[in-house]
Amino acid sequence: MPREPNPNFMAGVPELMILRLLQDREMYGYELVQAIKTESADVISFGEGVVYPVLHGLEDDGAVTSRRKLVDGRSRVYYTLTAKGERRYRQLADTWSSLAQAIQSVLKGSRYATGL
Amino acid sequence: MPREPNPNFMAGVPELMILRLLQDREMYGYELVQAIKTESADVISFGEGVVYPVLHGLEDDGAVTSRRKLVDGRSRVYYTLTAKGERRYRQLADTWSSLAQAIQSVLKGSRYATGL
DNA sequence: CTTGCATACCTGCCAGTTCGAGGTATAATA
DNA sequence: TATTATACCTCGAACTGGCAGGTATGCAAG
Repeated sequence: MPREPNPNFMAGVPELMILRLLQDREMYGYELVQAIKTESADVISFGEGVVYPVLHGLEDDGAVTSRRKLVDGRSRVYYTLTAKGERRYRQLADTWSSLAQAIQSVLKGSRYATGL
Repeated sequence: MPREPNPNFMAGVPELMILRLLQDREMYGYELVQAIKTESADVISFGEGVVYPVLHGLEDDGAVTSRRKLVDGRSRVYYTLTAKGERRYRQLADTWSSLAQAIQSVLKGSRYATGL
């Protein structure tokens, strides 16, 4: 039988975090790049080369919608989470949670406990 | 200025788990494949195509040593953690911990809290 | 005024990881 | 004798994420 794959392993974290941030309010790409950096206390930093393609992919899948807005003479593309995107977020969050716990359960017996 | 990279993002989890298991006792490849599956309650499953290359890489780097042992007429290659491997484990565990916490901190405000 | 920096968007290619599929061999079991 | 479980291994595909680069505007400093 074909081996059941891990959920593509730790991949999809950028997507997960972007969906999470869009849950609160509509945001634009450049803003997301900085928000991820800030909210993770500078531990995680996804470049624009990561964020924009994810955004476009999400839009193609109908997980977000976009609209162009002019703010202070600047053109921005704001993204809004759809119901589908909400479901997708839950699914990814579950996967992440499950995975993190599994890793934790293997790590926990360690002599070197990080106490996450 | 050159962007400071994430620790290669979530990569290195197989290595992390293998090092962790070798902390307790010497083990052989096939055993590790099953131990990861079992100890993670079947959530994570790395194929042999993942485990063996990691083991070889660790040996090349001096993080583990190997010795061939005959058990019940079966030839097995047992791997033992070295001091260098121990240090490497701590480093990876720290990275993982830091990363997981950072993700958690972004996720925690969510309406859909998984309560990891 | 023009140089530089921050904002804001985008794409393409490269490098690193993981996965699956395949290959070999022996021992035990049916 | 055939299949399953043990035990080792490697290759190439696929997918990520990362970086470098490219465009354009507004604002501030020189």
